[in-house]
Amino acid sequence: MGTLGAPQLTGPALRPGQPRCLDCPIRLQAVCAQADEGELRELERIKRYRTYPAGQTIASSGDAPAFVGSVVDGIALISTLLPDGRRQTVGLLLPSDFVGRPGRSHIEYDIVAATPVTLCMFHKPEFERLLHRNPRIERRLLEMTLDELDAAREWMLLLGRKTARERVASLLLMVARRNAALSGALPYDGQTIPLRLTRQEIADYLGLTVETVSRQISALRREGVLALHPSQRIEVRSVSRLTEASGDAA
Amino acid sequence: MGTLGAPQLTGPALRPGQPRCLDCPIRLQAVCAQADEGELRELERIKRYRTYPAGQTIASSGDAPAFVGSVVDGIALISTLLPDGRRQTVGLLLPSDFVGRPGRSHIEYDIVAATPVTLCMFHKPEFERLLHRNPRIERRLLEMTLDELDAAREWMLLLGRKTARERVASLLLMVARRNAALSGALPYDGQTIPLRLTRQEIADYLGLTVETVSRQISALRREGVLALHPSQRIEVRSVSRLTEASGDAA
DNA sequence: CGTCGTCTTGATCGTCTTCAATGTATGTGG
DNA sequence: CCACATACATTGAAGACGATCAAGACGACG
Repeated sequence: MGTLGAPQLTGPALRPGQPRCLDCPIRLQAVCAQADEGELRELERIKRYRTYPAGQTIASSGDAPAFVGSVVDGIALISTLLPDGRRQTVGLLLPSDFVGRPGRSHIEYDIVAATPVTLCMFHKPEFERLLHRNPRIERRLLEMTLDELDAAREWMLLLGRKTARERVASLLLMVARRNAALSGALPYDGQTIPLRLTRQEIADYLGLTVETVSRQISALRREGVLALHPSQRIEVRSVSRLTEASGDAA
Repeated sequence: MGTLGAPQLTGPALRPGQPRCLDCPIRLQAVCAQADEGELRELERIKRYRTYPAGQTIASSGDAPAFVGSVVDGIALISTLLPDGRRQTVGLLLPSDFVGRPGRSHIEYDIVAATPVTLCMFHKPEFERLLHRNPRIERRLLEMTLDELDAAREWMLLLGRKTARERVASLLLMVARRNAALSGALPYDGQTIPLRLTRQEIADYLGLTVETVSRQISALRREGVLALHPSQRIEVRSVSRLTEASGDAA
């Protein structure tokens, strides 16, 4: 089910509607960031766009996906399960993040669209051949993997040592930071972040229960650190107090 | 302090005592695993051995190490701190693991020898040049980084969702597995693992306190799953019961 | 307007932490 | 060789934090 790149792609190659790489919103952050004109042409030739509605499984643990790709828009969750059903989300996939493992046939995690997701996908064997011919892209992939490793380790600190309050504050801060960074800014008081995740999804990422997440968000709201607006939008009223609550401050 | 590859190396190049790559115990697992004869000669030329006594800092957060390398013998811990002193270990470095980040100047973690550690080190700029010339080694490094990422995510599941008992059992199983794998075997009943870590070091890796670790190990001993022998050696009396206790079983 | 899913809030319970004391191993100087 | 110091490990008792169980509120949508 939901195999990355099963038969039903969004259409034939290079539909007129398919954006060109030079116009791509994630052009400067994604795996193709350092590609030169020739490499970009190669990528352009083998890429396909595909969209997934919120809730849809993009790939399941045990699958052997035929495609790899980049998140162009939306949020996907990488998660894993214990046999008795306890779930832990081990990574967020935000725009520009890479999906898939060149050199590996099977995946060990579930990847699920949390919001509508658009992927820019490459047929895996073709992409791997391209990697061999273009060390610059391979190096970019190593760099991105090292970033992911750092993110995973930061989250190990959160999961192993932070309190519930600190976890919630840390997540909001991380999303605020990444959102602000899209326009080259730092998080600021009054910034409003569209956190398009359910309480359950937040809980699974923070190693908590929905009830605890809800209580901690309520507490931060009562204290005036946050304000809650319709449709899951959260306003950060005080970045400094949120930072303090995250445990990362001095 | 403790900068990887500070002036005091163990001696001049290619001392007679320095093992040859072909005799190296980690030859088939390390970053040089797929190196051919020529690449091996290059590595041989730029490598230096260095040993660290137990407890010594190999590199500190914020350092810009001049060397990268492989663990030949011993155990080192990668850890990070919260400002108030809570510590979380985010990775174990066992023989064949790679230390350092090609392409990154600074490191974000503390790396400390938990036992006497021997590193096979390469001057970083030289190693990076070598990577550029030898895509096979670079690909091996990507592969090892992906393995590390998987290990980190497995640990996120442990830290986010497992009970104290499951965490302790999982750690012992992981070490037993890795130890057995050195001789190409699977863990077996009666296998004895020299877990040369203090209770504090175990606790920091599992996101627990020393007391809880001690209690859980005692419980597993009382139940006959483990037997404790002098000098921190732990005998696994029942792999299946330890697996069951780890939460990973069906 | 009613239904369903999600979110919030409350009350109770259990696990792990904290604080404290005791036990054990190793090494040192008298 | 033994008394003692030091570091690490174990065990116990009390307390705190988050989980669990349960009920109600809110919002989207037919």
